[in-house]
Amino acid sequence: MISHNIGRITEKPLTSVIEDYLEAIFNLDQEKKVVRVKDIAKRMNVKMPTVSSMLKNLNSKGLVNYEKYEYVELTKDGADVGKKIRHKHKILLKFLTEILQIEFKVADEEACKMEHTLSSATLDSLIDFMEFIQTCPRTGESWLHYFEEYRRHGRRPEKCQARSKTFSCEFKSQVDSIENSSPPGVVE
Amino acid sequence: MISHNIGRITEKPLTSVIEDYLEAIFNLDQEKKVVRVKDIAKRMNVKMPTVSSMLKNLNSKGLVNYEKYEYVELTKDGADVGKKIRHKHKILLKFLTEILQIEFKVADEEACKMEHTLSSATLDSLIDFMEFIQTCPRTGESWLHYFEEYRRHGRRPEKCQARSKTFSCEFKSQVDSIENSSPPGVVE
DNA sequence: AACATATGTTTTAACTGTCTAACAATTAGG
DNA sequence: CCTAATTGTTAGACAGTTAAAACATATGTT
Repeated sequence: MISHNIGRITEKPLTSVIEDYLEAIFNLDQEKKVVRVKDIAKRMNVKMPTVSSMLKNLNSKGLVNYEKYEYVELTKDGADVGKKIRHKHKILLKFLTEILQIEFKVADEEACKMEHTLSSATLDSLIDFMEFIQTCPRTGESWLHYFEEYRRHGRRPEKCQARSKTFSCEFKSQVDSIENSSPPGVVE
Repeated sequence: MISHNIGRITEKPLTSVIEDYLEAIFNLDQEKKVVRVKDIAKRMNVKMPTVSSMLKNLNSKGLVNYEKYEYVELTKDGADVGKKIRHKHKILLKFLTEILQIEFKVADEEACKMEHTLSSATLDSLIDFMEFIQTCPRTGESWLHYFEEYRRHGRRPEKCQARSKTFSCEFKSQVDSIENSSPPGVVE
């Protein structure tokens, strides 16, 4: 059945592979003067013919402007997608490294996979959550530090409770300083 | 007789689709007396021929014992994978619903996608993190309750800070009850 | 300009996961 | 026990993503 409405209505969701390419191109675009097939292949761990055929695909979807042997340029649509995915990637990476305290390299790989499965609604929740941890006087930096200890010394909630006094002092001084103004940091 | 160990060395990572089938079969196995092609098709939102060919695939990988027209049974290996994925699913679901406070149905769908990209190491971190929130005297139930408010009233850290006094009170009483069972100490 | 090297494309083919259509086995009811 | 409905399989097709091999273009060097 051939549709007459070529625009919005026909719109199918992009595959995660396509999203990956757009993110890669978006990043390369900011790193280099021009983006070439070779660069994309390297970044995506893929051979050049694969990039060639993907660019044809992206062209047909109006996500890049690409002519044989020329440089690769994202369209507005393509750049929007690339930027959105990169944003998700960064938030996830931050959560994995700063909150869950996972080693950067592992976290980066994981974020790369999760960025496609994370809905925008969940992303918003996650951002709120991280902001809340940072800004809530009950948690913040030192709380995360204790989580780090908790992780290191392996699953011992008793130890955490034994430190209540320390929490108390730190907490009071934190509240004091907050009550004398100082706006919170915001994620991304 | 085909050896398990031949697989070990050649061992390629399973696709996420295969993981999904194993999880589905594992769950069905606990819900019903016997698992049939039709059940799997329904659970996976897929047609029966797709299940047939997948079962052939799973058979060849030693993940199910299946003979035409018979019931489907997981091997030890298959059940292990199914169980592992279901576990990841449950943890993620818990995180999404209880921590990020996402609506069940959405969270369940999201968990379904993320369960394949979550490494075991990250899963462990996530479990630790959730445990820490529950057991640390600084956070726990009430802290999550405040996060809920924070979310509801939309991105307003100022509001959170305005409640510092409340936190302080709650926190103190929590500390007091803990202090009554532990010797006093001096802290920096 | 002529050649060599780097870069890019086309063609062909593989693999995974899905479907529809047609056929086959199993089971349930009269 | 025979037929009808249900369940399952096979065959063939297709969309996506990838790569190897062969070919084409661009770039740089002498």
